[in-house]
Amino acid sequence: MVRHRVTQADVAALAGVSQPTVSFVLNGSAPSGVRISEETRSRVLEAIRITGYSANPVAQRLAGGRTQILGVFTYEETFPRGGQDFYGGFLNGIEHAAERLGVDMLLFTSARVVDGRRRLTGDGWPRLGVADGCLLLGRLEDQSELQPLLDTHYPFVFIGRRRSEGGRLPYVGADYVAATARQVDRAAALGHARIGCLRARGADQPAKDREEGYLTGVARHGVAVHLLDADDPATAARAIRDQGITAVLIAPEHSHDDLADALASLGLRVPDDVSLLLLGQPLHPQRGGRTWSGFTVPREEMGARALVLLSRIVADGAPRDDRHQLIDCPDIDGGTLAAAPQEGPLT
Amino acid sequence: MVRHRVTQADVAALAGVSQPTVSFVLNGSAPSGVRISEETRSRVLEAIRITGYSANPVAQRLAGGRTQILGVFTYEETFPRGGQDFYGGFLNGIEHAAERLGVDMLLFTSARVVDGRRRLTGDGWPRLGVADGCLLLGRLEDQSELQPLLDTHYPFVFIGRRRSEGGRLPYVGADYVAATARQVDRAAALGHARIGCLRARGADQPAKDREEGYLTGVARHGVAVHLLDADDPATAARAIRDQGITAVLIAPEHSHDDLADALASLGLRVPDDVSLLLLGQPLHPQRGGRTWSGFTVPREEMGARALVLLSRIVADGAPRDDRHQLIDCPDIDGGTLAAAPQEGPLT
DNA sequence: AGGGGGTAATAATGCGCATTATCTCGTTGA
DNA sequence: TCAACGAGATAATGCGCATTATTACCCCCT
Repeated sequence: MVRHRVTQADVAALAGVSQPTVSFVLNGSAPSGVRISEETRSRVLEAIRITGYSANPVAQRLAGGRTQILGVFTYEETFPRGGQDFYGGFLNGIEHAAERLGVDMLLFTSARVVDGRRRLTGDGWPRLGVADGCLLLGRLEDQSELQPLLDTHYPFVFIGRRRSEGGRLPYVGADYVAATARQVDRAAALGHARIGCLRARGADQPAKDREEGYLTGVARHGVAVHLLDADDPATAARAIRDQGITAVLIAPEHSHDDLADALASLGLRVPDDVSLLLLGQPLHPQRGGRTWSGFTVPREEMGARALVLLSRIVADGAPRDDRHQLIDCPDIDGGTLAAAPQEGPLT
Repeated sequence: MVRHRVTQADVAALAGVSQPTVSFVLNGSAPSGVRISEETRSRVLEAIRITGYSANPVAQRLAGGRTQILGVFTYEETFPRGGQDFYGGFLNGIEHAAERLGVDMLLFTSARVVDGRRRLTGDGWPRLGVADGCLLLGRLEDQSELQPLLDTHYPFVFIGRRRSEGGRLPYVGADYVAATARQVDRAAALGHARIGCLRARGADQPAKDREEGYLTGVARHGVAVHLLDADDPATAARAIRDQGITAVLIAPEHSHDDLADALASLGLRVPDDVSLLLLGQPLHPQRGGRTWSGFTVPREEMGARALVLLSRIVADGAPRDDRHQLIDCPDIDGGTLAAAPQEGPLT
């Protein structure tokens, strides 16, 4: 027996009114000034209760309404393969926020993968329409992909700071600039005078922000700039030794374990000779039980805040001020930061 | 400028045909024997190419078609909170399968939570309609919740064996029976004669399956049954000592680390005096670097297989034989299984 | 020439809901 | 007493697509 779903028409019939009346009752009347008497309203509500009616989101959406579905689009693969779990934290936060908001989450896993990354354009993008709005995660390379979204005023929010498009792109990002500068503070406070930064090769926003934060920090303390560009740990370790650096900020793209090993093979101990500070949770799996100093990226909170922002944008457009949110990255007190070696400050 | 989305009507206009013709071309004609000439077909395809048309899944669904969206419903919370990541493995597998199948994943995070678990019934269930079908994960307590799905022939697949409803429920499960029996084999092969099983309190299917597997195993080797029901590790450890058990199968609900500690405090070493075999990956976080012997639950594969099965059920109903899939659980060669102590077999 | 039969396409309709335009009626003012 | 008015509800319509019913047309045969 295939039961027919309960529709507004069914409810209307039971209440002895028309289908639009039911719709009006549910939506608190339309902008065109339709009014429903209290008596009719309660009859309809009673009929809804009896029938157990609830709206069909598909039909709602087709008729221009909301589905209560928010989408998540990741430019890279969503779930961890080979141990690297880049999105996990974000998704946790998003999921919890979705629960609280009472919305469903749509993961756009169908988007065609071209050159190793997903595309919004092509036949991928019309599928976004199922959701009321969408979160965008990952490194977007091609700004033009956003054009359809901007043209149609499709609501979206980036996770991760986005400075392009004249500040029109809503985002929830981590404040890498402040957090990185703060790591310089920490090192300086412990007497370090030669503070290096092993930066990432990339030119994406987080990389730029970290570099900016580092430069801000060293300027604040009047210490020299030691930007390290080494591709392999051994080279980096040599540079650290040769330049007499005692504290190193490490971009998460690098393997800090390998660097520690390379330093060890040069006879440099961590943290006795060299302090290491991680600029965000490592992408590479942790080796050994050592806790690393530095800061952590508040991924869950970012995800949650982004979804909340998105839902507000969907609902009422959210004020411009709220459309750009930077979240602080908490420091981690680990075992790789120590006071500067005596030779350093004294020499 | 709010651009109008490209619809079939637009394509039709460009190709000089009617909207249904476009629909027919896209779907390879309807069952009612409508035919499209090769020439018209190519004109339409060309128009589709030019306009960049792609179907609106919402409209497709409303018109009784498919959305290419598959849902995931979890009875418990989906994402890890407090370190316990129960669904992670499944979701990874599901996600990879979704990518391969070219479908999107809808996570039903909106379902009202009652008594700590989500409900399909109530206003949650109509939302399923957005998806073509749905995976069900977790411990379902109330069979009656399934009734609407069964009534409407809504396609769904359980992850985890389900034996109720007269075998009508499609599932992809792990073969706990065989895997558990095999652990008994492993212990017996190493000379263990007193093989215990620290079972879970619950009466859910996995718990039953593990017990059945254990009983099968001990029967096969003609050794005695030692079912342990202890609630706390200390009690369990005492029972193991008192009964002279040399190998213990441990249900994943128990904390194996705590049990090892309790055994140690009784002077029993693992694996020298007592071998421990885990019946599935532990829910509790691993402590220390020790690798545990036992078997692992192939969560990723289960998730992937379940999604593939679901998509086949959606597409063509899938043969009955395929609707019940049991996947083997690979053994783990860890450090907690060793030959039986000399006293055991010799006494 | 007229009908049978097959092919190729269009017209019409519905999915469930939101929304605008329209209608009905009881009430009020002149 | 009659028109104007407004509250309260309905009719009508469209969203984009799938699908059935129907039409238009051409070829062949008697």
